Amino acid sequence: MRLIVARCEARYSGRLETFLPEALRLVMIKSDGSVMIHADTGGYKPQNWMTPPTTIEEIPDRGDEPAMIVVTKRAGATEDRVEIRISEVLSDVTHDMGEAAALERDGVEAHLQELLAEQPHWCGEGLRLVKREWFTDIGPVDLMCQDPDDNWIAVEIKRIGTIEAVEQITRYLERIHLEPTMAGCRGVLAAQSIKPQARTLAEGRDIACVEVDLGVLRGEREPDLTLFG
Amino acid sequence: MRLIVARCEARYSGRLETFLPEALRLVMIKSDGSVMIHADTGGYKPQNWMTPPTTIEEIPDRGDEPAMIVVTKRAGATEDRVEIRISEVLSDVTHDMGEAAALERDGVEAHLQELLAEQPHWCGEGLRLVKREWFTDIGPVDLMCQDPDDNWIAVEIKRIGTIEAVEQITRYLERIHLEPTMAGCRGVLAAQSIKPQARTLAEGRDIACVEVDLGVLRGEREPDLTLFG
DNA sequence: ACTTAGATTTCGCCG
DNA sequence: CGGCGAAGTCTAAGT
Repeated sequence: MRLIVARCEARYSGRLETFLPEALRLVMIKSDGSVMIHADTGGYKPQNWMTPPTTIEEIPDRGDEPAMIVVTKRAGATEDRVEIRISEVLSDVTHDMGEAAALERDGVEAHLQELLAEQPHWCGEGLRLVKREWFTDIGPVDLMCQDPDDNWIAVEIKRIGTIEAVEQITRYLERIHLEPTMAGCRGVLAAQSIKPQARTLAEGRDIACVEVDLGVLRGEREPDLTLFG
Repeated sequence: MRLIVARCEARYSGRLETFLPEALRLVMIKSDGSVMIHADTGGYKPQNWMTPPTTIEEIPDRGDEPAMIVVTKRAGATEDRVEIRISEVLSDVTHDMGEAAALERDGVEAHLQELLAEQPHWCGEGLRLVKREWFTDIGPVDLMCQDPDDNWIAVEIKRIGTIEAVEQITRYLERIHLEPTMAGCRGVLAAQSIKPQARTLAEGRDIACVEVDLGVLRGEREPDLTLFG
């Protein structure tokens, strides 16, 4: 990894055009070809960047100092390009970091889906799982279940239930209802939290909303019974 | 900006839980409180991070070397936390960068909307603009136009036309059609590029699709007439 | 403070 | 390689 602290300006052209006026910034060049230009504020996001695979060309102006770094990438029919014009280098160091281990994650939507597949009753009383990832021609329904009276229930699982999630399950239900044996299939949106507007839209379409708690699903926490107290 | 190249491991807990096994990485701490942990590969995205406003606590183990950096942030009811355990410091430098100028952008969706508002005929032959940001009770339609026969045309503008864009204009049209004088209002999706599936969905709903070119809208480029050649 | 919508979204999976 | 959906999305703007 190469870290250059320099006074520079930058131009990007590709999906749009941007210009970054001259200032002191960090230019980070990773060994995989990633290039990022960070200011000292603005958190998280670089002001300019290019993701691999890139071609990096360094054009010295005089001596051994870089005067310009040009990063390019073929992007379909067009070319993405970042030109970094460097007027003053305060620091330019390279570190060999070797391989870094990957991030281990816990608590994403996939986990929610696994837990609800094991305990579908949280999505509706007496529900039993028929199939995970039930395929329609426009994509898979997360859980397909049946209730004690053998009625079909399609469950869409999200970490956060938004209007988009309601639109998604609505599209699935449209397709499912074309199948005569499943014309009565109803929908459930299950999420850790459901936005008020999404809930309103869902209920207007007769789609049930269920908020589920990861801790409860894992048996680490008691269900909140205060509503019935 | 402080740049620490160190062998470290990191744990995040907040919206989910993650663990980053020990490896050589760059820890970047910006003056606004942003903290990022970058590996030498993986482009753009840090393996762990925290955006401002943060509280940063440095816990030395022995001497002046940092043994642990704890970054916390209040996030609603809960707390976000990143713990960086540092076993070896290869480099630890701080640069005063002052203020960096902001990025100037050109070619985002807003520009497309301005240009099409000035030249609505690109959205359909003979169209004239009646109102930008025509409000419905579920949000604003980008352009409301009329054709030479005074038929209403609602235009949704996107940089990239996706299925979601078609869903959006469909929702608007549902609302607009409730108004008796506009029951015949038709929809147009205008975008720099339109995904094939979005086009299919749109045409099935009688929503027209128009691909527009920024250069042409600005008069910098000739319209592509090869289709008619 | 909260919500909504755009983003050079990025990223990963699956066809 | 393109398409689609998730993301600790992030970020800026509006209310």
